[in-house]
Amino acid sequence: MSLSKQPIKGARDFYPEDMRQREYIFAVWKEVCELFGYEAYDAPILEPTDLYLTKGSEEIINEQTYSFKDRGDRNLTVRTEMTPSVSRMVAARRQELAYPLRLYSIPQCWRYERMQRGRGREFYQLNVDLFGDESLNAEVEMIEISDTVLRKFGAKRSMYEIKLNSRKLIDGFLTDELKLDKTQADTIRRLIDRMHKMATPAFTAQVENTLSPTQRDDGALDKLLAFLKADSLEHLPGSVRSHQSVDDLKRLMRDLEGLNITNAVFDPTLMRGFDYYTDIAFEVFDTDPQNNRSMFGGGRYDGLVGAFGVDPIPTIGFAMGDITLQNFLRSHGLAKEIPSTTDVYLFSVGDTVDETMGVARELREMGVGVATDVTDRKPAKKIKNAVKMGVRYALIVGEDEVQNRQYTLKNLKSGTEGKYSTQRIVSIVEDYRAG
RNA sequence: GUGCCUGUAGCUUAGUAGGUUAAAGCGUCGGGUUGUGGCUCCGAAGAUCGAGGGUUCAAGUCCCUUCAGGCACCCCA
Repeated sequence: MSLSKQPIKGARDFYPEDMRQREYIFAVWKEVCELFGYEAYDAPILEPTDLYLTKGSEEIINEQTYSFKDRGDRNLTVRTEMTPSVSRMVAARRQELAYPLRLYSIPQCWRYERMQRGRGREFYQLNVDLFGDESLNAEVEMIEISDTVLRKFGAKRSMYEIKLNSRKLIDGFLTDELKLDKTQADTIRRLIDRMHKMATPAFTAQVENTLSPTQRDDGALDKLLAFLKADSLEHLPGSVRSHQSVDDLKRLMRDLEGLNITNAVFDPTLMRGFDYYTDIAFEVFDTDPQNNRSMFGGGRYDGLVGAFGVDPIPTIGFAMGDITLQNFLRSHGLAKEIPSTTDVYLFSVGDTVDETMGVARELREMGVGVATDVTDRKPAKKIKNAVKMGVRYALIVGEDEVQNRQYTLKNLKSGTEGKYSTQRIVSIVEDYRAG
């Protein structure tokens, strides 16, 4: 029995061409975050299991994480997300950090899930968090960053839609208006989350089931349906239209419009897992009918830092996974060929091995990335190889070149070639890199 | 975790009602062209038919199990 050549279930190998895609995505993420003044941080990939238990949901820990006991008998869990870790870090230095605090990270996370398209067990995720700004400006900033990232990848605003909702609004409606208790509210919220997947009668039946007779007589179902039907803030029932959250959402949308972010819509059915979200949440959807799914989202979670026993800090953040993003880019034809990181494929022709290596060293000293090929293979093969690797230039060192110290540089994209000194080659490569 | 579908060379697939040496294209490698790729011609390598077990004189083809992938559910932190 030979060893398996496959990576473990749900995990990916990154060969150079995959790695280039990944590096490209990370580079865009990093660039945008840094444009907005966010700074990079990192945390261990292993955390105490307790860190994830604080949010409740024991089944998630048991069934959907990689958890184990280490040799010191500690219960550890491979991180499934970054938010608990960054909250822990901020809580630990609560007093000394400078606020508003802007942090980003691109961690690899692991979730023990059943495989499906766009959902593996291992993924990278951009995490962007803003601590210490309770104003709506923070919401605007989060969404503006999300929008900027997508547009840096070449996306048009028609390719995605930003759905907005407020947990405060929903909760206020469910408890004040419908008079539901907490358990009922949780159940209803979960139902709303799934309502697009259910037939309407099934949905209403289950809602009715949750309601008490008094609530039913009170017309709670109809009120709920009227609420959920609202496709804009103006269409909300009059009774909730004066809620503070409605004003917040209105202002948020007005601000976004001011930034030309016109693809943001209010959606009262948007729920987003919702365990630690406390107020406004948003989620970005792919508008392509082939891939019409949620790509990523975020929201305000003011309670998490305080869970570590320090004074709470208002916090908002979002996270974007690399797999869903790649699906989005592909479905809209935005995926790019990324050229090799090697500038020059340098090869010998004839008995010029020493000279070839010498030229390579000379170029490297001047900052050019050089891969050498001094095998006996035919020049045709060497060029083919360079093309396959995605290298832009082939550089040929044969007898003639050695004599004149002028080497044949071939642009593999255009097919043109000429003989140049190493100095000249460096500047040609630099020009190409510059764009 | 539940249900359904899929699994043949690196890739895409063909394989007759189960019958001897499993086929093709692309790709790979070599050669025509010993200093030049994306064209063309010739040739070669490459598959214990995902794996394990069973039925049968005989299984890629039927049955069971298992692994992997896809879809729906669950979940989506």
